[in-house]
Amino acid sequence: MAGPKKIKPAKKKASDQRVGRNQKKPTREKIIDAAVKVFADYPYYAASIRMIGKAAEIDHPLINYYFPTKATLFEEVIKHVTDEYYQANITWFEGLEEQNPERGLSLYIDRFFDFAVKHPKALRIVALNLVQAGDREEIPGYRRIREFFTNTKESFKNAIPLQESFRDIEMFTISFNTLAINYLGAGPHYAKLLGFEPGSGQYFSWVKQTMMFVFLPQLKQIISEKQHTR
Amino acid sequence: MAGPKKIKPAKKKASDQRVGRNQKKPTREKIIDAAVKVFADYPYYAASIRMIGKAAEIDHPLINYYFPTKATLFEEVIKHVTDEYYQANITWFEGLEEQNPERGLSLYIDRFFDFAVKHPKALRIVALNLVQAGDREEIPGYRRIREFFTNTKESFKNAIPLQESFRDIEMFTISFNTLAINYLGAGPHYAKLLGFEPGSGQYFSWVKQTMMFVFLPQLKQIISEKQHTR
DNA sequence: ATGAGATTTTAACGATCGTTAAAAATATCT
DNA sequence: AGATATTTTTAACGATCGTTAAAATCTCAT
Repeated sequence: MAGPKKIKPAKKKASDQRVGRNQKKPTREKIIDAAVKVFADYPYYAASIRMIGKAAEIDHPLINYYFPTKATLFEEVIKHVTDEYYQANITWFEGLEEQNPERGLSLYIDRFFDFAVKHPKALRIVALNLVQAGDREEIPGYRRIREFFTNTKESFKNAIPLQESFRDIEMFTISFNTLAINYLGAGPHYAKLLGFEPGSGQYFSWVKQTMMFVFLPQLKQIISEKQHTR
Repeated sequence: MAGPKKIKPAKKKASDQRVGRNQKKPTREKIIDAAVKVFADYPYYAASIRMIGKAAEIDHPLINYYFPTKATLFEEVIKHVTDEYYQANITWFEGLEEQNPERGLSLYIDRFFDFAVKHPKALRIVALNLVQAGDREEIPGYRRIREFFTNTKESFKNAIPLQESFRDIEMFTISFNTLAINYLGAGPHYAKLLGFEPGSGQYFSWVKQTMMFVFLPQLKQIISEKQHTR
């Protein structure tokens, strides 16, 4: 057959579902995890099915059994990491409106960083493919990356709902996310540039200070506009 | 021989130096120009010597006659486009201190944009390889990209000389250049995201407005610090 | 024009790429 | 246990990759 059986995939005995041991992970998950690793190291064209096979400790043609093409696997990877992001992102806004702008922004950034430390691959994959995502060429994963930006914009707009300064919010959130993707997705580059150890607390501290420095005045401005027009 | 004669490369009759016709360009230049094009479309690993050969309308092994390896050609390309940038960049600061912050920043951005429109490849090549430039792997071009960031930082520090708020200037200039590289180097991505035509005046106008929106308050802050501490 | 040296073309190398097909191994059900 | 369906392995395809070597062509001083 051309692919894995889809009719009863969860029929495995529940007792066998112990994913505690890394080895007992279903093949599909092993492939996704390995693909996340490889696509976090190389942009789409430079990453290879064979690298992913090696990382997953399986023979590489098995990948084509679960994912018909490299492009669909890539799309699945983008879906996987961006879904993780969305799920986390909506929680970062919780309880922010009770704070003043400075405390609120600080809290949001801390939550963002917490996610970035736990999922360092996500933003790096986006950063690695961001430029090419604007290309004519239609790899489905690229469309997903564009959607990712749209969604983060929408998510912000919904969390901080105000119609009047829509343009300001758009400028703010796109710039905020772009800088975050760069500083957190290309950490080693910027850390080296600044003379810090790539994953160090010093570096993260610089990034936070910088994000506060750049965006706090704008946030205050947006919020004051809100209060002015109400 | 292993490479082009280097002893008398300029011995060609001056009368033959008419580069007006695109065809009469020296092979080395044709290769560099084609390589700039290809490396502006694909990141280092995805770009190929054969693509560059096709773009230069020569047989691809001729490239190895002028450049021993793909890595050295890439380095030469980075050198080429960053040198163009440096040369332009130093002129953008001219006469800025006579303006108020808003006019000064606006002028600087206009000059930056003017360069970006005339040399759209430069920032795109940097943007395409920025993330991987932080990698352990030592492709000489990656080091050049890191140096590019260092140099833009230094250039700014020299043009606006003030010791006290060194950290603020570092945060400002790195963030400014990062956003500029994204918005101008990955233009099509952001234009699509915003619903604009990729190379349109509308898009550039959005970018300028955004850069002003984000960075004017910081610039004012830095300048006021300067006046406060003197 | 002839020979020397610089440049370009042609052919080919070993390696890796994504994908396919068939064989082998494993799991599932009667 | 034996038949059936699912998963994994093995082998190979055509294509492209960077690079090298040798042949062919071109340039130019003598």
